[in-house]
Amino acid sequence: MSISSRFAVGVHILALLEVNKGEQNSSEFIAASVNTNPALIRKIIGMLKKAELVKVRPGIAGAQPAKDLSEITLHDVYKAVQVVQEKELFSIHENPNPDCTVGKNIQDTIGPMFSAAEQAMEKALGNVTIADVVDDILKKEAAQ
Amino acid sequence: MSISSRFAVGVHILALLEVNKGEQNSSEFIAASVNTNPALIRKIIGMLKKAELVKVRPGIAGAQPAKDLSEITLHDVYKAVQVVQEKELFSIHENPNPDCTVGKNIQDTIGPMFSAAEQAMEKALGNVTIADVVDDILKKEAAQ
DNA sequence: AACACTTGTAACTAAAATTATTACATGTAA
DNA sequence: TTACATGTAATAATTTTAGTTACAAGTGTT
Repeated sequence: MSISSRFAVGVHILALLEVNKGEQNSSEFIAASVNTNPALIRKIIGMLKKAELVKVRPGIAGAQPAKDLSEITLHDVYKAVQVVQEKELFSIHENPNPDCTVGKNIQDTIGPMFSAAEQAMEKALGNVTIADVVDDILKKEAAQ
Repeated sequence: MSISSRFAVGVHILALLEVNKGEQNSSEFIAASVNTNPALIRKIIGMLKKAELVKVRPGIAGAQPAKDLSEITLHDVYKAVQVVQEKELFSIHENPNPDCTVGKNIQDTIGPMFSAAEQAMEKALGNVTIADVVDDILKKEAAQ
């Protein structure tokens, strides 16, 4: 199965804050760009806020990035929106037979192997920043 | 969310074929080791068969690896059991607003970035073989 | 102070996917 | 033919995601 689009939406939100930085980026405005519900946007922004990636205040319309976008990586967003719990990208079947050599040891054996693959993926996400995303969006826009 | 345990079960099955190679590895026997249903095991073995990783024949009990286990990587199993469609590890929200600069371009921008991370993960899986898994299981077993 | 507007959250619904289970047709061999 | 195994479809149960509604709480203007 796929990783929740909450991650993609989180990236969308941060990119939008930059591209549309002159305006008031209310949850309703952002929801219109993402094409979803304002409540969902507020929920995701709340997660980004907890991870100290954006600044928002109750009652005041709009959100702002909490730091320079070249210092926020896709990995930061990925962690912030908690689409996957730590070391749980791959699920491993529970309760294999403890009376079987394979059943007894399989979890401890493949756990670290799966984690290594997960970390490789996360490392790749760490190589891209929101600034890169914004640059690419603007480049594509200019080419039209 | 997590990637289906079908992947972990696929690895379990292949490891079991080696560790228990003297015996008849019927779907019922394997199911007892994995602790699940024989029908599920047959379904997964069917996928491994289609990927030419195991040999099975209708009516005849037991399955065998189709090649040397040092030549079957976790990546092969991952692809065989189709837990994730090609380039779809990360889902991207559909129908963003085409009248918005970000909405119009976000999919094309983050798609390749997400794919790169996905490929990094798959590459890591390609570095480990079922033979490595079996070695580790036997090492852990001997240490007890 | 009243009003309009916004964020923060909880609760609920709907839709989708995974896993488990049942059933049975098909194939093999004694 | 009998016993047993695989192949596969259909269904149910569980879990998760995404979408929606509702409303309390915060802010600023008039």
